[in-house]
Amino acid sequence: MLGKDYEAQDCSLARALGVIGERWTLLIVRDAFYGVRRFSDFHAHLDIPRAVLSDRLAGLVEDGILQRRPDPEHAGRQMYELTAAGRDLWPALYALLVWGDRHRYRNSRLFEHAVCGTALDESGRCPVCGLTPKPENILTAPRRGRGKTRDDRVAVALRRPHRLLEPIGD
Amino acid sequence: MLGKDYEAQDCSLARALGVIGERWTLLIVRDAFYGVRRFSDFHAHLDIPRAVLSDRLAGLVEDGILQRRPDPEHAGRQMYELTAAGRDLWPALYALLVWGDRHRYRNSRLFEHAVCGTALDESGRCPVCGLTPKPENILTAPRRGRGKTRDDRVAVALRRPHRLLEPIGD
DNA sequence: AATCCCAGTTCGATCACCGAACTCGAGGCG
DNA sequence: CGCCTCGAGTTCGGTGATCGAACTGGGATT
Repeated sequence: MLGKDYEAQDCSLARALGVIGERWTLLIVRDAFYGVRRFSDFHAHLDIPRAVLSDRLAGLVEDGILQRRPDPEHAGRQMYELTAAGRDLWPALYALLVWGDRHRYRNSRLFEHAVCGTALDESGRCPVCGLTPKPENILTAPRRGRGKTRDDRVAVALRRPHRLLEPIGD
Repeated sequence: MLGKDYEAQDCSLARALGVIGERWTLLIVRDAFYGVRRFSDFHAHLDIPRAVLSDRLAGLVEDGILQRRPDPEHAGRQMYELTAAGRDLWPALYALLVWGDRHRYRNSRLFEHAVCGTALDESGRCPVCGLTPKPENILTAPRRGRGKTRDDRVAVALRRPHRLLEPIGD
């Protein structure tokens, strides 16, 4: 990133914000957890200007949150996938999502432990198993009675239950 | 806020980012947890332009994260304090701080359960008691061997252990 | 060869952020 | 009282970020 790095702050929160603190960045990371991997899918699902998306993806790659590599099945296409450091953002992302759900706007999706089907609690733990599942063991499904606010490829794919990090269609 | 509200996203994370997603905002909230209450202290500790600080404080008040009220002991002075909704941001803030500590920059402060003196784990729980203390029961102290990177009033006050939310001196 | 799709880049206009200077009211001091 | 300082902002001109729309270029499809 550039200039966004709160240099004068001797604080790991400030450094984290230097990475994910810019507009759109955390929503891109959210979509990556939902399985979005392609430029056009991020663009369609987020309504973000192309130039900004391009800039953010490059920044996230440079900062080691996403990894960019060519799609082996479609020449010329690129894929962006979360690195281990990127996947470690899940607790922070989930905590913000929970805060928003409680104080702003009921979220349209639920998150449950894929192993037992129990909804996660506010700290991201499965109240039945007592475990805090990793993203790949979390299933997300739309809350019932909240239909079709969007119609892009990603929104449609997410109408049925979906494991985090599992690539979206095609 | 204005324009920053990701309207097209049917997602509580996007709504949360509409509140705390602008530059500086989460650092202001962090300082509020540290006990900062006055305009001049935020300004001195954050190196933020006055106009931006003024704008952010007004936004946080409007969004119900901070409460603004006159200081009864000093006529003309204002105080900004976290509301209940603002205090609920602690888990999200701590999760980001932990991520930054692990992946970017070792944090200069430690956080422990005030009751038993045990350092909190990565999810904000006390590993001895098994509890997740609220901010008012968390003690923060500088990590040893990390001295005086700043000399403003707030940085000096935080050189000794300090309970979250407890107002900073006078 | 013409068309389509994907993954970007380029462009001019608008908006946000910046530091520095200014304002205004409440005390303090001689 | 007149002058000074401090806290809490507002105003201002310049710079950088973000915006939507248009353009580019490579690969597959027809």
